[in-house]
Amino acid sequence: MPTETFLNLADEKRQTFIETALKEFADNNYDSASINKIIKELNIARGSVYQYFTDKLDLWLYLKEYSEIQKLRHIQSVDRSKYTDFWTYYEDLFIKGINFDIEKPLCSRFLYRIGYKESSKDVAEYIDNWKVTAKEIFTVWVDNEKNNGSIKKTVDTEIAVQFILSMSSSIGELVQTKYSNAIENNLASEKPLFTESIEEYKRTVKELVQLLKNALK
Amino acid sequence: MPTETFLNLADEKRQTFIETALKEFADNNYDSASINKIIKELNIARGSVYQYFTDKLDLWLYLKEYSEIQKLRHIQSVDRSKYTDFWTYYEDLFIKGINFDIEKPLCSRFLYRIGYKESSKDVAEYIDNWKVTAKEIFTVWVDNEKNNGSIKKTVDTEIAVQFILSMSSSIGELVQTKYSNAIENNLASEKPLFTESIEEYKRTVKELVQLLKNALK
Amino acid sequence: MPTETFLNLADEKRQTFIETALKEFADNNYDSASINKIIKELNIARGSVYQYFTDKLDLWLYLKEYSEIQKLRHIQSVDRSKYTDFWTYYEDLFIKGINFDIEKPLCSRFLYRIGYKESSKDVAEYIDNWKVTAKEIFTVWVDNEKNNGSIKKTVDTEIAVQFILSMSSSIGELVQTKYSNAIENNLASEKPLFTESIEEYKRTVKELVQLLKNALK
Amino acid sequence: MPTETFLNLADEKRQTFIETALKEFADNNYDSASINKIIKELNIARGSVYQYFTDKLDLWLYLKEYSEIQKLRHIQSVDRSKYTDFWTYYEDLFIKGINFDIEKPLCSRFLYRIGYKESSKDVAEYIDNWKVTAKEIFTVWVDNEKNNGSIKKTVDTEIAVQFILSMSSSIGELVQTKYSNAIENNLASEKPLFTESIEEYKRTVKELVQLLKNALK
DNA sequence: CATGAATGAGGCTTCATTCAT
DNA sequence: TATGAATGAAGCCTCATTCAT
Repeated sequence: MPTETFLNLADEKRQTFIETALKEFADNNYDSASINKIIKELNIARGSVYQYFTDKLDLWLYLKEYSEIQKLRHIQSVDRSKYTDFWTYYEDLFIKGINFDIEKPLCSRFLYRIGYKESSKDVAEYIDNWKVTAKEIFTVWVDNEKNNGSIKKTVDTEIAVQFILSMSSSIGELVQTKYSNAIENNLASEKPLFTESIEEYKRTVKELVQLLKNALK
Repeated sequence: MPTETFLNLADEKRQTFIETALKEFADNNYDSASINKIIKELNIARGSVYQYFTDKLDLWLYLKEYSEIQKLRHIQSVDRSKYTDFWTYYEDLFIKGINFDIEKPLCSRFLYRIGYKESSKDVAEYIDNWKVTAKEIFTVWVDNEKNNGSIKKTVDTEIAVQFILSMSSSIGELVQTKYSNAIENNLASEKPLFTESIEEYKRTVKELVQLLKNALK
Repeated sequence: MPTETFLNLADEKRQTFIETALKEFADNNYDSASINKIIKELNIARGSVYQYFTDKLDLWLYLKEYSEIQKLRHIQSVDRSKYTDFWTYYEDLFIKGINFDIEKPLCSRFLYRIGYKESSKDVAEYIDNWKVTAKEIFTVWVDNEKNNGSIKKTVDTEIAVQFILSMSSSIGELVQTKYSNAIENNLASEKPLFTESIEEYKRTVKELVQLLKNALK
Repeated sequence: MPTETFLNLADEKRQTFIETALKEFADNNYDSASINKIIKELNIARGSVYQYFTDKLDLWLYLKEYSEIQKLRHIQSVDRSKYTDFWTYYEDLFIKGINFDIEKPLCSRFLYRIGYKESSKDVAEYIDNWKVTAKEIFTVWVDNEKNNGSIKKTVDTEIAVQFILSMSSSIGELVQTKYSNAIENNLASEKPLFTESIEEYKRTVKELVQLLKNALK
């Protein structure tokens, strides 16, 4: 976790540091990400990084926690108890996710990498397998829905869960790839970053969830 | 692509080389994979690698092509023209995929990494194309099925394709993770590598495809 | 030498600083000793060190002088003029040395390092002089004793001096190693630090001096 | 231990490497010795060192073994069984030691550092406490001599051993410091390296041993 | 054709010291 | 006077690649 030195940094400087480091770690595997590149980009001294963090791993862990907090802020506004229907809840989670991706694209890409692409041994132990957790949550829920009748009883629970997990990953990836491209294109063409496409993505998500629903009904 | 020197190598030597290199690249990102380690493992001269291949990238590209060819050999036995029903064809593709994973686990893991985990800039331009290709193939096919009536016309083609792609990824990952574990466990416990679990995986695949079918029908 | 700032420090703070710095320099070579670690241990500002001392060397020199003064305070209670016999005087010096080692173990260990283990070029010019000084003192004294008859005249003075110096070093080392272990063991076992072993050491010193006497008589 | 690469090096190159590395490690503590300085002195590439040795420790261990072998070659010509008198044997060991110091001054200084000055934690476990071994050997021998009558029975064996050990250290140090200076002076003044002083040292050693004998008789 | 020594860029990290606040 | 952020040199080590033999 960062030193006091880092936390005491002027807000702007600290933020610039975070963004630059996030970009490096979002674009590269843990092993390939280079502290050298970060300091060159930031134009700061080599030693500064080590006044902020004890080492590369410490920096990575901080960025992970930072990103997860950012994501939580977006996600937690979706209050499960307000939904009578799981599917709508599930759908809204993704739509919030899209907002997160739009507003904090670096965090989003970094977390995406951690969740799907990271394979360095140095961080392996810190990649808490969200898939395992998600599986447990979904299993409970699928059983529920079977009783409700919104999922038919002949479907094997484990397989249904696997099915839903697939879709979840997939929707995440969809946003990451398609959407990042869109943002980059818009950036390049100096158009406003977020155009009508958000609506398009929301529609896509809804239809995919609808298919999921069909499949299991 | 490899030099003649490499192709003229004694079969066994060439094969050992391939396996060792594959293992290194299957276990590590392109950047992290180390030619150093390969030559130490093989106990060959440093220079040999550069007499077989022009550089690291060249070696990687060869391994990629080699693995793809191995995979094709397994897959192409599934002859589309023999199937009246696409879903059955699709299902059989995955079942063949499982066989491939069992018989050529290094190739399989290497290709899996390329498809899902690789992110080095050095190889960026050589990967990811399969999703584009697959998309094109599935688009043609979804339109077909819509005419056949096995996919309902109200579903947006692009979304249906996305849906199928998700499931395809997912099934691939399923085999990689669950199955690799099984293999490793069996290895460790000195049991025969492939046990009854194959049948279990086949069943899982079939059910997942069935769900896909339901969703789109 | 330290700045006024340092000397004006509250007694306790100054003392804590000295002890912590002493510990670092007693445990590590000059080069390996780290100001970093000292300030972390003390929880003080990096800059403070440089407001107390001009640089690392200055700090080291101060600690050296400080330790030497501490040692002198112990040693000078042994008043040469009160002894008619040099050997008894010599013996008592060591016995006082043991007291010093017990009461100021950090100073003692630091001085021991300086005398026997230090080899950094940065401090080379400040050490080793004690052997030269000691040699001069012993030379005068050996000549004296030759006249007294307590050292036989056929012994080469230089060699006799060398012989006495050896024994001096050796007794010092004896205390450092054997005694430090005892202290540490006692610390670990929560026994009182100084047990009957002091008497044992005194006895050892006396016997060694006796041998010295025999040798030269 | 060194790689084949190192062992296959041209004799002269390998020897130059050893000498340069020995000099660095003889002049500096393990921590302070710098591979950087070695490669600059040798004008070789940074990476070469790591083709010869796995790391700094590996290099140090090799130099240690190398030096010990060199020393053994000198020492083992002194065959204990040919001596009826231990003191003569003991004396000759030191005289051989002087020869070693003259012929392999770097090895000698390096071993001296290991034996007396080294305090890095990285190598602590490899500094086999020769003092412990020596103590055991001397204890056996002192008991013997007591029976022979060449050491009087009233002397405490442990103390006698301590006494002899001191002298052993001391003679070693004597050679190291006095002699090194002489060599360096001679080097500087382009005189022949080894002058009449050898005889002087031999005489010194003999007289010191004589004192030792007196002390214990 | 195989060998394996040489290369040097680049990686992470530690450190003593400076200096603006 | 105290603070603590900034600095950059130097340390060890790994790597892909080259090239003389």
